[in-house]
Amino acid sequence: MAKQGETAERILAIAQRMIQSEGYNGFSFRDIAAEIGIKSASVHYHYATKGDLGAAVAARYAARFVTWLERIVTEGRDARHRLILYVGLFRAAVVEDGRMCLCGMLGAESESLPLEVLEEARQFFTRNLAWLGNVFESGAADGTLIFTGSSEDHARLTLAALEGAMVFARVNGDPASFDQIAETALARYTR
Amino acid sequence: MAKQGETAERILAIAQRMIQSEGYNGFSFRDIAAEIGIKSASVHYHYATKGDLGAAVAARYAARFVTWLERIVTEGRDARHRLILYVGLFRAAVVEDGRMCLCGMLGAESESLPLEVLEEARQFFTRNLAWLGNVFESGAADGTLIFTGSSEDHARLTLAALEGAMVFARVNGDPASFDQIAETALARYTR
DNA sequence: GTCTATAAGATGATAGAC
DNA sequence: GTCTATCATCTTATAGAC
Repeated sequence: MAKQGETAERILAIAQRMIQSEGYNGFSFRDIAAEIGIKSASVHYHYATKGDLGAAVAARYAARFVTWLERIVTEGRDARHRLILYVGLFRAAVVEDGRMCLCGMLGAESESLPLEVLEEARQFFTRNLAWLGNVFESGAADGTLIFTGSSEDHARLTLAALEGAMVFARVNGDPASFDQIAETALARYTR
Repeated sequence: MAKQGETAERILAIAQRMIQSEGYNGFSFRDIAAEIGIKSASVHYHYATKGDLGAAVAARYAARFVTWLERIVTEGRDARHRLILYVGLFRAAVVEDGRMCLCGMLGAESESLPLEVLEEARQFFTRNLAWLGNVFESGAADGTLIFTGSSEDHARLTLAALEGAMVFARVNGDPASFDQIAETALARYTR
């Protein structure tokens, strides 16, 4: 969590975008270098191996996500409102930028990932499910989210639907289908 | 749809498994050749380019899926039963073999795919959503599936949840989470 | 149908100069 | 921090012999 240099930061941002667009196996150090206007050897100076870079990207993504989650806890009026804001995090990636969730992409590619990258993706899901589980639990308590069964189960179902919805939106080049799925998923919890 | 030679068939099967495991960008003609015990030039004899091979794999997968869907229509006692059998198709891939849905993987990788491959993945989703939409429609009619909103919306939501559930199961190496998500999703449709 | 041989380029990574 | 140079290897793909 130390402060990052200017170039190291740009590398992370570009690598993240490329993984979200083409997948972990779909980008190279040369691609990144070309976009910045440096050579691939310079990228290796900042991140020794591709596994190191991938793990750093995933860790940064997960950490930022945690920050956003904390903000939602502050801003969300009630559990239902928090859930809506949560959906907005995913919506931003796919609808505004046409990208997958970074960890959804990495999750699909699990088997071809270096272990250190996979481990970061795992933590993303673990943390998100814990947070979402709390939202459903407080939703059951404050009456803004109606469901039967455990809050953990509905946290899983909701996150799975969001990840799947991003795949849909991309394969059809139709961001609106993400919104449609998200709305149908949320509608089930009111009334 | 002409009859395939022995080797051509093996190539398709191996390529499919590799795409489901490592992704389209995670396998090479050499990988396939090595597993069969031939040279990569021989793979090129059967499928001139990687795009050709990828499109053939996706087309075969989608065609087989259609066959399975037809069988479900025959075997399914009612709409709810058909939906349960449908979930079983996805379950088989992830729980028994630890693989992604082929088209879920391709959908995530959309942006780095040759157009002919993407097009086949698209058709898979289109056909599945049409079929699932019919299931929900008849479920509303025969009373075995209870929901508010359109059958198309619930078809989308269900398929999205299944695709997402496969990502979960793989990232955690925990097939049981697929079952948990699928059950939670189905439970919502029986009152 | 499969092979050898080969091309032409990409890839992850390193050594050492500036 | 960035460069040049280089490496060994992999990748998709083709030509032509068997």
